[in-house]
Amino acid sequence: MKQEDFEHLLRSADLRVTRPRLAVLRAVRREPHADTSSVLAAVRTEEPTVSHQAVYDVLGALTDSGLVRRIQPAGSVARYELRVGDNHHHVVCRSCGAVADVDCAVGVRPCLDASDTHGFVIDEAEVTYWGLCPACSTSSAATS
Amino acid sequence: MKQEDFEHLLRSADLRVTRPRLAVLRAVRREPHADTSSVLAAVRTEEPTVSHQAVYDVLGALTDSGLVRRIQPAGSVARYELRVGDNHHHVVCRSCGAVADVDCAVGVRPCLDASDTHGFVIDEAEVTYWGLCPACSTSSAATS
DNA sequence: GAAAAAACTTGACTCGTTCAAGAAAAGCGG
DNA sequence: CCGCTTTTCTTGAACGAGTCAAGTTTTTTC
Repeated sequence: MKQEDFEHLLRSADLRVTRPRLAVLRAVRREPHADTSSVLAAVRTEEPTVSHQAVYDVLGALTDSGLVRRIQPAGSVARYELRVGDNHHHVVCRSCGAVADVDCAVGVRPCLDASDTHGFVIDEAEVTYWGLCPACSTSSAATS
Repeated sequence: MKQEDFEHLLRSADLRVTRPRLAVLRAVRREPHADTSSVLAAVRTEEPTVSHQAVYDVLGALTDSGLVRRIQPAGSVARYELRVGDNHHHVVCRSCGAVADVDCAVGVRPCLDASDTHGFVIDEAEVTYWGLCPACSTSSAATS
């Protein structure tokens, strides 16, 4: 995906094309599941004058228009990823907080049929797997 | 469940029985999915002198020992519930943040078989349904 | 190119949560 | 039942992700 594609992506979402927004999109592509401060740091490597507030605004705008996806596992700050619209899920390490993508084996829309929704109108089922990442599972096994 | 049961519950988890802990357990039973400040307020109706830090400590200890379950949907503060060990899930209102319990129709351990876990050792699959609660879905339909 | 609208910078601020030190209470052995 | 040890609680300060607000700059449109 080239520079131009991000421009089109922004325009198709009725968002103005600005240097901070392009830099944020590149940063999120470069570092999937990065948190806000990581995005800010990554953005500043190419656009040193971008404010932290701009990054918050941009990530909010991109999330609202569906260009990026915000995930926020319990105990973690907000993280962002470019991969949207494919209904994938995440596995989170209880020890170090690392996040990886997971495609659910059950199907495209896992568990979307809840048994009793108490009258809620459901539009998404989000699955978060909890466990230990390869590094943490081996190190904790060694200490026990 | 009586007062005595909470005492046994605490002792069986190797936790000392204290007035704040019993009050927190009663508060969480009274108000499922209450956040920390609601728990604090509920606790203080019966134990006015309990500090906010004590509530944080108690909720942390109870969560660590598995007596209560902490849930933290994206964009929400931490919430707590007594119902543990039955693998139920939650539906969260995007508009007002209301939470309700949901039993997944797929089975007891939904989606626990992820296709590719990248070497993670998974011990739990947490499902969060997103949508609109009855009140918010009717009011937003009226405004459109 | 000028005007209007949207986006960005700067800097202060909120609020849930955590940290730290000392006081109080629970549980254990005598 | 009483003192000792450990855990828990109180008090009060601090931290940090995220938000708010005012004014300036940039993008877009005509």
